[in-house]
Amino acid sequence: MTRRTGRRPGNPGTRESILDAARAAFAERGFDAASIRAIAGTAGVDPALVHHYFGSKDQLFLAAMNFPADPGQLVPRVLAGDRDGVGERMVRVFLGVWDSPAGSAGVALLRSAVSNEWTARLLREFITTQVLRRVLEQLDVEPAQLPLRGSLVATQMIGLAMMRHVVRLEPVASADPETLVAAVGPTVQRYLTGSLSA
Amino acid sequence: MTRRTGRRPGNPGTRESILDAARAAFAERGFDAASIRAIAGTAGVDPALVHHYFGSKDQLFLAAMNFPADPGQLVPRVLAGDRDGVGERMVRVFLGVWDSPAGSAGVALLRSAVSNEWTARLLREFITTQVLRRVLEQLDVEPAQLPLRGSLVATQMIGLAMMRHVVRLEPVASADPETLVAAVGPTVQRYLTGSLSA
DNA sequence: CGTTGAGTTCATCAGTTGATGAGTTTTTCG
DNA sequence: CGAAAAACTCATCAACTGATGAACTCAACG
Repeated sequence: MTRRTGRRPGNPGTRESILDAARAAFAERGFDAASIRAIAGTAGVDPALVHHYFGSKDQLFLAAMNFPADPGQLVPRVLAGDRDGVGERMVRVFLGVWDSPAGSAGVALLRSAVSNEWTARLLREFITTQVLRRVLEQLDVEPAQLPLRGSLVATQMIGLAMMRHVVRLEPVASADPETLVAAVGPTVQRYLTGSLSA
Repeated sequence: MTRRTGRRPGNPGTRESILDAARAAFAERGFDAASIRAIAGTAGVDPALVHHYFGSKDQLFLAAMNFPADPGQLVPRVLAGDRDGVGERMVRVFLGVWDSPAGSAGVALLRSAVSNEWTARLLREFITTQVLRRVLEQLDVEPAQLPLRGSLVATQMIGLAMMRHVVRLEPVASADPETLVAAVGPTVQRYLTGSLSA
């Protein structure tokens, strides 16, 4: 039935090199400031080819974010162990992701979410549905406190990522991961399982 | 000596309305995405007039940021009281500033710092020289730990501001200030004066 | 009045952006 | 080979950006 002639859609890697360049550009400059021309440039490709593959800048961004780190694998590592260590393990896994290649996608998402409403929505939904919900539903905290505890954790984690990878405030920007685990772990632990009132 | 003729430089408020519009625009969209045309539009003014008053977009930004909240007055309010309450007082004062008119300048600075290197430098220097240094030098902590403690505080405070005013993650975005003071205060207290190792 | 100078507007420039559509090259298969 | 389809390029559009400089308006002063 279907026509089966012509050049095979299988790519010699051009598509991937565009995605790499896009991730780097979005991470460095944010969604709005990153230009398709610059992305095509560092990928060694005509700008129109980017549109040919991805249609629009929005779709390119989504494809570039589509996700180098799988929360489904990460969350169990946070939960594996005693309940009192979940805070430290969360910070440790979190820092590991941001220091990995997947981190550039995170920086891109973070940078973009700040001046672009639809990427902010993306970040919000990723945080709530992919990360916080999964962790918190395994910790049998009182359900009414769940959203507050979750978003408090988010304030500390996003603040940490902002200072370490975006604003780059020293010494947090270059600190040894385990130093930060020891310092920030207890904070996350208290937000998750501790008392929140004075 | 000086010529003293012509229309008086005293303004019918046009300059201020431009600054107000600029603060709002920078807060809502960040430095790059905010356009002089849009600012002039909401101020009810010709775009060229903005250049006439402020020269360039950079100078307009600096003028708009120039500063609705004075750290010199705020820091004493954080320090006034017992050493064990400094964390809660810091969060309380911090939230107060962000919920005031001065907060829009803060949001503008924060939004802009993310996709613009020179505004990031501005934010960094403001955090370190105007806020953290002043607070920490009054708390006689061990000098070697001072930078780390300071930047840890910054991660939590900036993360809080990000989630509450930029990403607007609920319920932190709409939470009662005192709820956040009770929840986050102990974190800041520990970063300032507590133990940082496991 | 008439000059002065600040307040204000208009027209316009040069640069960059995302996007489009027609056209060319290259690979694969019958 | 020769047709088909994908990979890729070129020229170009319309929109928007920050910025400039000449011009017009109007209040204050001598």
